[in-house]
Amino acid sequence: MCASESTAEKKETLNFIEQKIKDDLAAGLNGGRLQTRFPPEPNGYLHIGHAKAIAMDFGVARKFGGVCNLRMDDTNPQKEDMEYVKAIERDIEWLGFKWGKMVYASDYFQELWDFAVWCIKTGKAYVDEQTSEQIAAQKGTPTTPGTNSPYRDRPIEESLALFEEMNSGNMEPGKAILRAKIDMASSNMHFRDPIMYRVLNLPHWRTGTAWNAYPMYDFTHGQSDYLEGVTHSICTLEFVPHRELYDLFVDWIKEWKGEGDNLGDNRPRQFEFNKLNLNYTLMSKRNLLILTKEGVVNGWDDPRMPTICGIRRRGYSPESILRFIDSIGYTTFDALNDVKLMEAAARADLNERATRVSAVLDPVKVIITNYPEGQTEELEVVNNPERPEEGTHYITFSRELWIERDDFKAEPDKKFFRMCPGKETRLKGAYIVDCTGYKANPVTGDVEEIYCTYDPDSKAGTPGASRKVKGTLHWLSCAHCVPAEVRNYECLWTCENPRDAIKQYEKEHGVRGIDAMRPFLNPNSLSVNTSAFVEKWAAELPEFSYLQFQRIGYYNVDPDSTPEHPVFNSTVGLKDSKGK
RNA sequence: UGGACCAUGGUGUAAUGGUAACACUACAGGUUUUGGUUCUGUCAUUAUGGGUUCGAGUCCCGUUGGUCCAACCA
Repeated sequence: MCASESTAEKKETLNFIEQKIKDDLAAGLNGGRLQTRFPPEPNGYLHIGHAKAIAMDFGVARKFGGVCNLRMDDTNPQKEDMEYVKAIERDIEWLGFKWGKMVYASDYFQELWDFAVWCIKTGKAYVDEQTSEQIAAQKGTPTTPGTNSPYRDRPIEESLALFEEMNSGNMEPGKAILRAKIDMASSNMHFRDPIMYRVLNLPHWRTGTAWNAYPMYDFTHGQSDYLEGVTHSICTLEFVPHRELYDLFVDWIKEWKGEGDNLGDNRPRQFEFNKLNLNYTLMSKRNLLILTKEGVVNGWDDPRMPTICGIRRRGYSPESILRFIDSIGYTTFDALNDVKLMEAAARADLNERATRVSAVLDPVKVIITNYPEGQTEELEVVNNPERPEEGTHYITFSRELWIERDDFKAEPDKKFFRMCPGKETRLKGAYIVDCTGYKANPVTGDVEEIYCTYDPDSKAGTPGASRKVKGTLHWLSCAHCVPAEVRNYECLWTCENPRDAIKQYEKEHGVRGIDAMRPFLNPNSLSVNTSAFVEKWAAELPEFSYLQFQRIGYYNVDPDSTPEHPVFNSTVGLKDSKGK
């Protein structure tokens, strides 16, 4: 009894960040508060990699009773746009998360400016007037130390005046930058006098023309976290080298705020986890932008895109995405995840969620020769055998039916147990039929019509239906179904790691962007089938309905769909053990 | 060739110095009015060589392999 109880209570294992948060909370760090933030830059649509970060940032807040703010990291007006803000909000909400406050890095522009001025006054920062080339050359390399800028020790008043000028709108971009005075010989490249401010002279979509000089990421993120009250600033592994700088700027801003050393534990801390890599998938925003601009895909929400809106349109539920993310976990190992894991998560979720309907993608006609012409029957079929409470709907049966072309074989092999001459097959939810013959095109040999007789005593649900019949097929009444457009998808890429393949191709052939991508694009990533049929009931379902075309796969009602012209996207096929 | 980080089945994750566990994939079989679902079974000398220890996937040293860092991007 005791033993079975302890095994039944599966001990939930926390990932390393959750464990850290639990420990910090127990130790009373930051007054025992937990606050996180999800900080996207509004310069593109969120993708599945962001979903992993969202699940972490919002997930730990929910799990440990904290809050997670949504913060737009809008420090670079040349790349950002309001269009993306709404899309980001919508995607997060669709995934099922709620933020505490909606904030913007630009909310802190004034405070950041004042802080920067203090940095200059205390000798922590200086204005450098060299060209970017000169600065890059002085930076050194990872193996050789950098050298100091000739402007490094210029008078404070000079820097102060130039900093004002940087923001005046009268200075050309590139003429001057504000740098932190740290250590040009540091083994951490980010410590070699990092840039704090640059002049852009660009209006900002939120602050208008108030600013002409804008702060850099490193001079914004930790301070924003601090000013906002973030305790755990969680990001991906590529920011590990930034952590030391993050901590230093937090030290400085605490000093500026007079918070010094007396409140040593009151500060945001950065933690990093591995970002999501998927094989056969290209994730970077830059590259996704190229795909949309070049028309390789039909927009950000194309069902082949790894964007959240694309995956949604493909037919994934939020729960299936979260289930996938949960299954891959959070570590510090740079993993390349198999898309098969993502598809498995979709199948597991959709099996419980999807409404079963009949669709015939490659139709061939079956005539039930002993079924009276003009007669029809409304047969009741279950919506979801996994959830009987979801009820039933009706499908019409008649003398002339469509079945899948590959569900019939004139000359079957031993492993084939669907329809073939001289054998009984069950039509799911209807009758057992006996195939009596078929008509083939004399020239091509293609099967044009199949003839069957039905057993009137074998109607589904009656005792006569209970005899063993090996094959069960789905079907549609020719006169009672509607033509449908079915969009079938495959991976966009033909190679496991398109990012590396493209990089390699760029190097070898001296081309960039779309030209380096083309060799690796799958020409069959989208195939549109306009000769399919679905039952009428399915054609009238609302957009984004989760469906299973029985015996085929999971499909989703596309937003383009209308009852007159239904359109479906293939999400993922059913597991198929045919041909074993 | 500087620094930081990483390495457990085909893939991903767990094991917090004490019986290498789980999910997915693959394969074999049972059930089934979806060749789905479900159920059962099979698949690892923890990259590698040393060391510490009664005991090492875990700690230490070396080797090998991988990731990240030299944007006026985030």
